Amino acid sequence: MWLESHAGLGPLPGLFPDLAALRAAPPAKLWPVADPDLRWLDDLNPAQREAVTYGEGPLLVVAGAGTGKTRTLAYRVAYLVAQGAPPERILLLTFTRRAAEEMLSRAEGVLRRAGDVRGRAWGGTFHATASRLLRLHGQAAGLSPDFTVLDGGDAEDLLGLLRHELGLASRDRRFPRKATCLAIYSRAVNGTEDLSTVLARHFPWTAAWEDELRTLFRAYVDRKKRLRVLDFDDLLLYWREMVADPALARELSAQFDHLLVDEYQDTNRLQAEILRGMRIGNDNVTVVGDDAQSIYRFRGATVRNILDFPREFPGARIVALEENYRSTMPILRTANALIAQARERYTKNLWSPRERGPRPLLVACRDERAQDEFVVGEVLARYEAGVPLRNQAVLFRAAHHTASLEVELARRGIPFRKYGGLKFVETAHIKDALAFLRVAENPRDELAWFRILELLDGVGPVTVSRALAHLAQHGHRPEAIAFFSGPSASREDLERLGKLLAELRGDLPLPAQVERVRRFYEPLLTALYDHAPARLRDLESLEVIASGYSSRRSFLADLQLDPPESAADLAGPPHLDDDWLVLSTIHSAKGCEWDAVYLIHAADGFLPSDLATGSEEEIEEELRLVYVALTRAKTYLTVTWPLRYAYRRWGAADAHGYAQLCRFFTPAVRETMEEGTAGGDVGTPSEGHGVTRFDGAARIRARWG
DNA sequence: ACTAATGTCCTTTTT
DNA sequence: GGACATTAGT
Repeated sequence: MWLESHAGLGPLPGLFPDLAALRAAPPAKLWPVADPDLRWLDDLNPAQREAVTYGEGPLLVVAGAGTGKTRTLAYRVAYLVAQGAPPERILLLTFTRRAAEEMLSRAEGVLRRAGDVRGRAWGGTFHATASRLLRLHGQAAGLSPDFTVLDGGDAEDLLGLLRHELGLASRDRRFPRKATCLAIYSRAVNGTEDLSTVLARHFPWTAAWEDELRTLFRAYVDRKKRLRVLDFDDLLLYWREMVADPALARELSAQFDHLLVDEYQDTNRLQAEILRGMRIGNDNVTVVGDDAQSIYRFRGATVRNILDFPREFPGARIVALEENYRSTMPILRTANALIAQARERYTKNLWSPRERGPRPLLVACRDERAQDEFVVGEVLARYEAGVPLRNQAVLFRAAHHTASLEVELARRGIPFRKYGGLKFVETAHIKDALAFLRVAENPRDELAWFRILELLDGVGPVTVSRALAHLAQHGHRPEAIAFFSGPSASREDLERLGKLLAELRGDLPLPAQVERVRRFYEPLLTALYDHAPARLRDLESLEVIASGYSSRRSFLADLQLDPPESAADLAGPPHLDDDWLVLSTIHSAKGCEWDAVYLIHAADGFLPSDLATGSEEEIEEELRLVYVALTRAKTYLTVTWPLRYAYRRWGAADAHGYAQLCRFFTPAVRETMEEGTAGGDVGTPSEGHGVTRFDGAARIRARWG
């Protein structure tokens, strides 16, 4: 399970069949829809129907943006069930649990319409599914079933702890930060690359620390084992270890008749290996993906998985979905022109029966403030023209790109919800509250102990270490914390904590457990954090969420692996009939669609991010990212970029520089768009071609009133 | 032993 | 503006 074990594998050797050539294979015969129970198949176009009704064996669906991929997968699940496959023997792997929910409920809807009511298929992310399978079968792989899962923050904290313990923190040259350490580790594990390759290719500035990093990672692996915790990567690693065992692989494979994988272009090598191992005995795998939308290379994803699929699963049928039902032709023309710059590409241009519609708008804004005002003006104009806020989305490369926009939205009283960036469970107070439950669940979870104990007066790292030793001496019974002799200021709290943990370990229903935690934690929270009322409300929401669960274990697993997207307190004031504007990172916008999309900060340095322009491959990924952003729009697409931006770095107060339009908007792309400026005289000598001026909001009304 | 204050370097995307 | 190491103060 250690890094060296997957060293030196490199990309798989061999010749890969060209996808385009494979696609030209003779079409499979369509199943006739004579059966009245299958009338619903008429909802589908020929390519979709071919994918849906494909029989046994491997199937690769290459589905361009907006071509009805979700619907196809949902119908396929419904079809398989209608053909007699027991739902609980179908496994649907998606990128988020929400995507799985969406598809499974749509499949259920289809079946219900046909009068077929049966159980639900298995569905979820690779990670969530791993967690479930490891609870069921992990003991065979030497895993204790009471393991807890570390989220990214916990994993970083553990690395930070070890980084300190190993004395790597104070050296003359600065050692990589804990977040960087985790990124390196994760990259090595997910890409199944060895450490020196990862360092050289993706983190060259840390290459001098290779030996120390290796020591750190070794300690990290050991410690996780001792604490009975798994990080996100371990979930996949242990799953892979399970299927590497022939007997276990057979057992796991036999549990499912069909496997379906969504967003296959964003899976990594590890996930491909797992998929292969889960299909011993039969080859019933459907994968759906679009190489033009691969945007998770940084997480080790490779398009190679799609390309290699026919080789991994010989005899695979390939079906391409090319008709777009989402966007108008003018939007697709821009998207097609943009993605035409990609070096490697297998999907064709998209076309849509929706011929008519406004051309996408490219707007040069005077500065960030003008951009904010322009976007808000457009959003409101469209809102008044009848497009609800929730059918409009502002997309951006990095979470912090919306800082000033959020202020403007709050000032104007426009409710919004932000996706990507900090999540509900990542806020300090929710993490604190969950730490109590984690300790009750897995008393060896030192990270949870650190969180809890450091809340107490007079307790710091040194005291926590003593407390942990004390606990170990008492058989890791968490209630033993009551008679740990800590600093006098914490005496009383320690006793109360011991009582609380004893209660949690009893047979209290989960919502009551959360309520006890809340009562213990409230005074600490109020003393320690600002915005206490908002945080207390979050704790109440946590109690509500808990009421949907019967077991603490599944509650914790779900919250760690698929947390609610956005914190309620990050949203604006909840009025306007529960309508809100969507702000989302492009990554989080994957799979979504909106009537109106605004892509902001389309300037080099922001998009592509200047941190992602180091190599050809990275730049290609940024191009695909822009492609994903553009293809989210159904009817209205607006791209903005600020010409002038203030330096955020420390230093001169009002220093500013001039931005350049995102490099992917070449003349060929701009030809498909309409251009304008916002915010008065922008004074750009270099970007002057074809720029016309207009007042954004008024113009919007005139165009689409 | 812990907390607050100060100085220095880096600043993405997510399960 | 945040993360993190170091230093000074309680």
